[in-house]
Amino acid sequence: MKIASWNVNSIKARLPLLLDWLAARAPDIVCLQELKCVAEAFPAEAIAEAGYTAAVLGQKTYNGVAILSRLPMDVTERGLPGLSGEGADEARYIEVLAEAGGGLGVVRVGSIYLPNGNPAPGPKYDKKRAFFAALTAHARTLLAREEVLVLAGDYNVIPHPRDVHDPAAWAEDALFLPESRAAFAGLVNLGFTDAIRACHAGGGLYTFWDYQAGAWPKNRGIRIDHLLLSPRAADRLTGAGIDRERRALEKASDHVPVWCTLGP
DNA sequence: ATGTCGCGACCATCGCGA
Repeated sequence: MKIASWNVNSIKARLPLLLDWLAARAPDIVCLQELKCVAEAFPAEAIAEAGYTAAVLGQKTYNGVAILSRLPMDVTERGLPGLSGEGADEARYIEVLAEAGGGLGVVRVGSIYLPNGNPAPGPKYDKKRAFFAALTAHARTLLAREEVLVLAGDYNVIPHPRDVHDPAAWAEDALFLPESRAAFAGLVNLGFTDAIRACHAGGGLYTFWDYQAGAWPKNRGIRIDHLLLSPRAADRLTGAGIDRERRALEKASDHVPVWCTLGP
């Protein structure tokens, strides 16, 4: 089965490209981020016609996450458990249990839109820090269940210098600060596998290119969209990739889809 | 050197977030 994640930067603006991509790449489960719309306005009918049911946590103008599935699923969380204070009401986490069948059984999937955190330091970075703390605690709880688990989304963290075109240019950015990278590493080190890294070595693997300053034509990208696999999911990992060609299309999102495949 | 997009709002340019 194929599990993907895509920050679409407005579901309404991206619907034609989303439907085109679903038909072309046929993922079984898709984590979406930055819907920028309320649940009532989510284009559930068009997505149903493509063969997917949708679990949606919406928000007006900002944020918004969803999980699309061709398999039966139940929502297990709307919002990140344990998150309180500033930003706790933002739509940044939704989680489901999906029935994969075959040799895979039940799969738990979380769709994550982690706060950007800029400018750092400041209240926005504090929000990123708090989200990481709650996510790490929740992930620890989930790992104890020993399920096939995939936590996928826009983590807004560049894990390593090889994941950015120009590390020096990003040195002061909240996405690449040592504290941000340490928080991401701390989460991964609970026992997760970074699916893209497990399948591909080397640098130049990017998932985001800014709309500004010709970032795409100059290939000034960063890798911030990640699929984190529990040990039982990692045991089944058969492939992973980045649908980079989607960045070249008219009306493209600034992020491209990332995906992994799990065998039976 | 510069270069963007999407949303929503005092409705048509601007502030915000990214």
